[in-house]
Amino acid sequence: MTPEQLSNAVRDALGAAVEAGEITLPGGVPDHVLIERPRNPEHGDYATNVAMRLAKQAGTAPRELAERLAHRLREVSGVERVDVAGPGFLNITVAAGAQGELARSIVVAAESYGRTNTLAGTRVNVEFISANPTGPLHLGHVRWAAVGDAMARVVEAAGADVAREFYINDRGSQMDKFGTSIMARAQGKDVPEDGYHGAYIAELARAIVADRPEILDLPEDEQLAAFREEGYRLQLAEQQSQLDEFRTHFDVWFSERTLHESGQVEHGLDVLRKQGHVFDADGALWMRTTDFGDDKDRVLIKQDGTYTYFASDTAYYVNKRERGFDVCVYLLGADHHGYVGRLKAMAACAGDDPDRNIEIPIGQLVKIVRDGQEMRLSKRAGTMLTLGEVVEAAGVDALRYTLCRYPADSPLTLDVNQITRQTSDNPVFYVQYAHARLSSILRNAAELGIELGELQPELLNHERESLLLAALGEFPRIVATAAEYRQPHRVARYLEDTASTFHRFYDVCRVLPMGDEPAADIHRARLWLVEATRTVIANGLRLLGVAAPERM
RNA sequence: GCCCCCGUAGCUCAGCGGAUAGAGCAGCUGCCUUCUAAGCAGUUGGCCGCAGGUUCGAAUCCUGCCGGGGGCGCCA
Repeated sequence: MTPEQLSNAVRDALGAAVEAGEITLPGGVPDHVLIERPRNPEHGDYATNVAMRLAKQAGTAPRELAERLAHRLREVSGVERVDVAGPGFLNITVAAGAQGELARSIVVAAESYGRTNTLAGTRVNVEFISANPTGPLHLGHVRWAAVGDAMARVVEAAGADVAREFYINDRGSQMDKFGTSIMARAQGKDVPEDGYHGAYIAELARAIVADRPEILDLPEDEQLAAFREEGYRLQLAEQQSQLDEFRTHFDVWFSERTLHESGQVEHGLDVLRKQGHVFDADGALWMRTTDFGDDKDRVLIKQDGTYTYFASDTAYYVNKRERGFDVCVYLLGADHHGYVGRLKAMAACAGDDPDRNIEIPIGQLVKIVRDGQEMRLSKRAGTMLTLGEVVEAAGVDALRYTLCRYPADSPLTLDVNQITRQTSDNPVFYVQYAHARLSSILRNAAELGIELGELQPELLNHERESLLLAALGEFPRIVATAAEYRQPHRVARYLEDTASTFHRFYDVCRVLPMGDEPAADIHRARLWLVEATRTVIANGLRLLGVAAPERM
């Protein structure tokens, strides 16, 4: 019996009680009843607070209401016991047989266990990182690489149609500074004060000159453009290979330039004009974002006739919507939180619902500590720790997992020494170890010629088996919730809890026969449970983009 | 000046309207004569920043204050 089925049973019990005239619900029977797993095992396998929630509306004391539901629930097949407890909780214990069936459902569902359709029919665009192609990605970007990708995977698992998108900021003055810096290096001159000073600039210059020695003979302006474009090409390829190594794959790499070249900026402005929130003032073109709560209006076209960065943003948003995305998620760092108000207002100016069509989760920046000292990240000074360097030191799995197990809006301090140590300090090893252990049992079973065979679910009645089954049953709800709130860390925390529940089961419940003992039904039933557990851990790790090793 | 995020165990952090507030690490004590001890069991450790309010019930929601971090004033 899954929590979902139980939730429906409670709802049906409510409906039946209303029909029988035992209770009255002026607000009607709720569509969905919340079923939780109580912390305290004495409170049964599942609990619900419906009686307390509906007591006022029903005009009945919570405990009394609970009693009226309890006697109906006791008749439900698969429900073993129902207690009314505390202020009016319904504590429900599920029959071992009904609960054991869950192992079969999970094994049969295999890789699709955990998928739901709670977001089916929704097209979601998740944009993250979106760095300038003027340098390597560094640890400041890496959190979004891990969280953004995991968020996309989780939302996808809830049935949404998802695109991961990287907006390439390949236009504007930073690109010129980038070109100027490379050219200066190539010519053996000093990089301007406000240019890029990292060692990679010299490497780019060397690579470009080696590939095109004649570049240095070009007139200064052509040479600058050539260095800028060659540098752009190489640096973008470098970013893409960094992300590839980090197992973060984008569906769309969207160049800001193409917005301008294809006339989409003008088109975006047309859309806004039609909505009536654009006006001229002081020789500039403005968007009246204050109509929708922004603290001031925003310039689209400056007095000198050039577009602002915000004009690109607007056109890009309109473009995304025209490509059919219902929800546009922008994962931004706290250093960009000032954009939230104007982006939301911009969406409203475009005629959209800012509470539905655009979401802007703000991620707190990652603080990095090494040898007890905070490291400052400065692309220009060239002292940053690149994504590649961190991946090399910590490994993709440990890094991705560590970054994903905290909510994005929570400040995070990464101790470089700690994450590079690859010891059990990192919970990823705990979870992966559970998977390796599970795989090992299944491997040994295969060697012994023991097959799953026919499951006898009622044999899985040990307390630790029961707890494990209950934990496995939570998985789809956890994924759906993580997707709804765009919080993949919930999956990581769930995996840690479930790994712990498994280790405790393993400690007490022998799965395979000992010595010459013949394989019995209990061994096969536990093997089903082991395969179900392995499936859940593997599926959960996959949602985080972390490997599920069969051996460690 | 205005705005955002965060103050929970020694440390890093979960929990965000429910029943005795949790995990990992750090500390102490046990457990490998058969499936991976990267594990398990036990134990130590908390005015959930402070003060009010909302209700059956607040670490969780609201207001104010204190402390820490970050941003904003036709810049990309």
